[in-house]
Formats: sequence, structure tokens, C-alpha cells
Amino acid sequence: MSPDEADFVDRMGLWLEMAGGTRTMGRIYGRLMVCDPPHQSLAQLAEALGVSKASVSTVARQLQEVGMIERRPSSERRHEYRITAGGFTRVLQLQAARMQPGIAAAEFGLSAVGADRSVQREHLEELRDFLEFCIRDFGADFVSRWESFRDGRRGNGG
Amino acid sequence: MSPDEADFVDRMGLWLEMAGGTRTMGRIYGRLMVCDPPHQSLAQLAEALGVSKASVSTVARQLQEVGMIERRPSSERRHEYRITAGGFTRVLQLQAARMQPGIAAAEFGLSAVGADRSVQREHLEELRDFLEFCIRDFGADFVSRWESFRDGRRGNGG
DNA sequence: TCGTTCGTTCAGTACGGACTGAACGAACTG
DNA sequence: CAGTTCGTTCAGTCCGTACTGAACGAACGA
Repeated sequence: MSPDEADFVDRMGLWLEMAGGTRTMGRIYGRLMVCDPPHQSLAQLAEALGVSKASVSTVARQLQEVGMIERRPSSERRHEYRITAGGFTRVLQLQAARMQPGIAAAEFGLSAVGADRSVQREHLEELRDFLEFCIRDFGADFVSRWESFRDGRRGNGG
Repeated sequence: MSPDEADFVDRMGLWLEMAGGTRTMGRIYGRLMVCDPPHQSLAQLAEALGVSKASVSTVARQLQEVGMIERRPSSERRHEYRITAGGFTRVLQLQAARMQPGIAAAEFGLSAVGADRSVQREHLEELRDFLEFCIRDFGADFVSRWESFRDGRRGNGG
């Protein structure tokens, strides 16, 4: 791995760490973005990144569970990890799903504050409505908007 | 504070904790959503939530910095904390701003991988384009979509 | 001026989680 | 069958951070 590639990998690690993930998660994803060939085994990732196989095993499964990377068997025991195309949209949708408990909390609050407290009820209703809107807006609408944006940019020549 | 209100406050705490924040942050915000009157002093919040003034001081400032609550002076020294109407949209926009370093990382990666590696360049370009799209889509477009959704629901008597 | 109350700050603690090393089971090679 | 490699799992460590208690500065009432 060239120094610039290693630098990129570390930047991805710092970025994902700042964005709420872990550094190793970002470094694994960054490595898979730039490695040649674009698929790697778990041991290769651990070797290239200088982290333990245990970390890669754990974190790679997390990345796979959220749909950021995919793992396909090369031999019976060995696996190849690679980037999932368009995995970002899935992450956004998973984030949207996290908002459901907030809706439940807001509705519970509405059952708790009493009909006479209009200001408090408005706060609760606005939270509930906003989260419902987010779930809807981050669903199919978002993906189609993203695809049209991407295709338009590609049509213009990157 | 009624038991149901306290229950709501704790649910908000658990929810924000799950969503990446802290429990106290969610509990303070939940308390401000349902308290009567809808504005409270720092000492009142600490008393009602059973946490130290130090925590409330720190966390309330964080909530204020991201625009979720506002603090206005009641006397010279004393302050009133209250919910900021529509504070959620600001949080989303702050999240969007966090994507900028990812764009920078992707562009750095593009300068590192060489023009012959098309697969890797596509990964990097897709990340860059996706993040740029998110920043754009979470901007004014998102707010206007949310406002029309909210007004439509209010018009229907939700 | 003095005492009280309110909010901030700082050192310390306690808890969670990211990461590691080692042990283990499961497949290829001879 | 024995030896090697690969991936998973688990106990343990280490570090960041959420939270507390106490000390402090700044404003009100007397």
C-alpha cells in the first residue's frame, strides 16, 4: 500500500470516527475502496491495516450487517470482502429506522401531558410529525432523488 | 413531575442515547418538552432530573450550541431554558455539514489511486458525489419539504 | 457590606466499548 | 493422519467520556 493510500485510509478512519462510527470501521472501508484487487481476505485486511484479525472479524461483520460491504466465499473457508455499490443509501435508511422509537416516545408523551397543555402537546406533535416525515423522506424518495442526481452528474462527464 | 412524565423523560433519554447522543441530553430535552411552565432554570432542571448542576450546565450548553434549546436571561444572572421550535432541522443540517470532510477524503483518494484503476476511482467518485448530494438535499430542499408535510398534516387536523 | 443563590469550572471517578492476544474449530496440503 | 492456514470467539486491557462533588465568581436582598 502506497503512503498516499495509507493516508487516505487513515483519513477515512478519522472521518467515520467523527461521524459516529469507529476508526477501524472507516479504515477497513477505506482500504476496500482503494485496494487492488478490490476484494481482500480478512487476513489481508488485518495485515495491511496493522490491526488484529479479531478486530477485522468483528468490524467487518458490522459493516456487512449494515450493507456497506459484502463478503462472498472464495474457497469453502476463505472469504472475499468488497465494497457494496450504493451502500450509503442503506446506511441512511437504517438511520431513519432508528427514529421509530422516538415516535413511540412522543406518542407516549402525548398520552401523559393532558389535553389542556397546548404548548407541550405542540412540542410532542412536532417531534412525532418530524420523525414520521424523516422516515418517509429517507425512504424511496431519497434513493430516487440520489439516483437522478448521480445520473445527471455522470451524463455531464463527472 | 408525574410518573408518566418521568417515564417519558427517561424514554427520551434512552432514545437519544441509542441515536448517538447521551442519556442526560435526551432527558433534559424531554423535560423541557413537557414541563410546566415550558421554561426552566438550570437548577430546576437539575432538581427535576436528579442529576448534578454540573451535568446540566455542560449538556444544556451543548444542546444550545446545536440549536435544540435556547437560553434567555430572566434576571441578570438567571437563565430560562426552553425548547427551540424546529430545532430538529438544524440538527439534520449540522449532520450534513459533517459530510464535508468525507468529500475531502474522497478527493484526496482520487489523487492517490492513479487513473488506471477504474474500479477504485468509481468507488471514490461515488462517495464524493453521494456526500455532495446529501449536503444539498439536507439543505433548503429538506426544510421546505418538511414544512409542506407539516402544514398539510396540520391542515388535515392531525 | 454580608449572606444567599445561581451558574460555571475543574479534578476525580466509574462505566462502556474499542481493540488485542490467545485459544479454538474448521478446512486445504502433504 | 499430521501440519498449516484461516476465521471466530472470549477474557482482558486500555482509553475516552459521561457524570459527580466541591470550589469558585457573579449577581440579588438585607
